Amino acid sequence: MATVSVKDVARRAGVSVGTVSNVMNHPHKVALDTVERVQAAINELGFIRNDAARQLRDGRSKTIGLVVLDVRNPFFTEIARGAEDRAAEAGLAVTLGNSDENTQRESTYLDLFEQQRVHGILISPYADITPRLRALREHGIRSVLVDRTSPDATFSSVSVDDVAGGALAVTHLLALGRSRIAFVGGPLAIRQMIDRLAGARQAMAEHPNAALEVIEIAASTVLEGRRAGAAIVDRPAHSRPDAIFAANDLVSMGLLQALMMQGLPVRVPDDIAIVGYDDIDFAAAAVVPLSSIRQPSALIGSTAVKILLEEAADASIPPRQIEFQPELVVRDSTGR
Amino acid sequence: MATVSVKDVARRAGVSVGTVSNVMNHPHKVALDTVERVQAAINELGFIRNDAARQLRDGRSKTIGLVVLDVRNPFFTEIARGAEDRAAEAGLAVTLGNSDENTQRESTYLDLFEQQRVHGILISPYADITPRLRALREHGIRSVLVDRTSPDATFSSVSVDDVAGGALAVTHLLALGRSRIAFVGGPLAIRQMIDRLAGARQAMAEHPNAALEVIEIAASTVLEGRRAGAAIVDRPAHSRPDAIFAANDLVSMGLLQALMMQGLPVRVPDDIAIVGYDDIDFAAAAVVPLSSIRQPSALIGSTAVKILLEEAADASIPPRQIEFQPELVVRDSTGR
DNA sequence: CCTCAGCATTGAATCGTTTTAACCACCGAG
DNA sequence: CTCGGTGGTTAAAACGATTCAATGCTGAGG
Repeated sequence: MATVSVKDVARRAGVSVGTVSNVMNHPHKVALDTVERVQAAINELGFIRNDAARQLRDGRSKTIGLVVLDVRNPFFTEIARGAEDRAAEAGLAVTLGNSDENTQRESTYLDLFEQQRVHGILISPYADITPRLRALREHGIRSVLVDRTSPDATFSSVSVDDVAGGALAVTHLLALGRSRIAFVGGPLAIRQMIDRLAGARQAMAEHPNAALEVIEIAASTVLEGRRAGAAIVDRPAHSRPDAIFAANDLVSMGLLQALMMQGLPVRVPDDIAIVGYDDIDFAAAAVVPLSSIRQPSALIGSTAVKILLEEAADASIPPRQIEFQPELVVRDSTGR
Repeated sequence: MATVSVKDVARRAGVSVGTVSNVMNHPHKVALDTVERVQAAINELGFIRNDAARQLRDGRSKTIGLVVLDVRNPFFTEIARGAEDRAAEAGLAVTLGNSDENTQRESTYLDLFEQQRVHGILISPYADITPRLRALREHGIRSVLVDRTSPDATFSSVSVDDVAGGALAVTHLLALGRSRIAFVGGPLAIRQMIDRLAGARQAMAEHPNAALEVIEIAASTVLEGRRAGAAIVDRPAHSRPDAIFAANDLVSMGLLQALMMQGLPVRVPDDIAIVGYDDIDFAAAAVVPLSSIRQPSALIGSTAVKILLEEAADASIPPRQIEFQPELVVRDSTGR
């Protein structure tokens, strides 16, 4: 139960606490035999640095806060992995918060991170929290937007061009000769959805005799995708779309399941082709492997951490907007 | 940039720092108008408590550490969600660590949590870390094992009866009239795998004319499942199993994909029936929806936190072993 | 022999919060 | 009029690590 502090180590090694600290943080300043003596004492006593005391001293924690929209979505899990790996290289840990597309929860996490004086914040925002982030920055906490650009460029961001992604998806469907396209996704309040839809519209513009239908759902989850799919199956065959662009792979998997479940009234891709978004691992594992728009998810996470650290090291660096390009991955759901 | 402390608040409100602290922690001890004055000062200055200083004072952090074997597995993500929700009720945060079935990483996270003086640790262990956890307990940090029982009952644990789960799965397959069963999973060093296999063998015991084949894989992931599946497809038809019990749903999805990919040489469930484990969301979303052994994942997480908090509050409570029963969910991959 | 440079080490101050013991003013009971 | 509360407030002492200015020591140069 007795917790050992540097004081105990110092006594045991016959040196002052300052020296013990130096052994741990600036060993080159300490004579070699002293280092050894102190190390020995540390091991014998089983000394463990108290992080709280360290943090208190230098004002900030060795932790990065990450807030994502939905932990159940492997896309975000991958971002977290990428961030974690990059952070670990710099000796930092990542605390993961799940806002679940909920303003309340999102805000609670920001409060928590602020109390923890985190090194910085990575956030995939739901509500418009620019003012809040600005306030945080004034208190010395920097943030980087993830999977989202900063409207007025006041913050750095790492994102993927969702408009291009949407265009890519729909262009592909049109190239297959499809003409009754449906976009399934939502809620349409979220930037990602808006952009992907905009890209879809953009692609449509060049094909005047094709039509785009928008089917908004409450959340982009497997369950909602399944619902939307069931509704489509219920329509008379001639009024069904012949291709669907799903806002993410969770939705496309739900759709796929609904379309194929009830005695195969609909064949994929013959009757309806499907393109999803994110290219999560499970997309390839679906029995009709899903075409998808791939985003470099782990790379997004690691890049965001990289930028954050650079800015933390040199406050004069202006905010940067990094935008990756998405990539179309063709699988059976839209082709051979 | 100026960081406000309780001292600033005290000055502004014309009281002492002790009073400010009392307003936040024991408001009933403070006169009503003083409370209001202090609250006003807090808001005007935008004061945010410094967590590090609090922690330093009372010795432990308001955080629970959670180490899981694989963040990419939705089963663990769900456990994390359950834990997070329950912890939030108690005003605690959860820090998630991903050991990735790697002794090194696992140990690093335990170091980190110890430095952070976390409130307690939840861990789904890979290596045998009982000695380490015992040491932690002597330093005042309690732990609860998750998805794993404590061999000598020195620690509390929350798990699911994997032997029963394995038996459930194989009994089901046998009841369908299958007789050449394969178990696909691994590595067989992990307790969960060992137990599920043991359960499978137990079920086999009553059916002397059925045979169990064990196919060990390096990791229970989608990719490894796909490999194993491809190997099975390559065999001559008569030497293939007629049913597979997959160690988890990641594996079963990989298998499913491999079996159905190459021009449908194998039909599921007609030629080979498949039962998975965990019942992750995606299992139901697969085009041949997967039968699976369901575990109450979120409940596991929340229960573990509950136990941890009870033990932290009253150190005299002896370790408890909580074991949930798994449940068979039948879908198309083993039936109609 | 003295001084100065350079190295190793020390001691004290500091970070921001919580808690405890002491204190004060006031009131009611004796 | 005094004594014992009581409710409200304060000042000071922690908590444990880091840093910085000061100090002691050694040996080289004058």
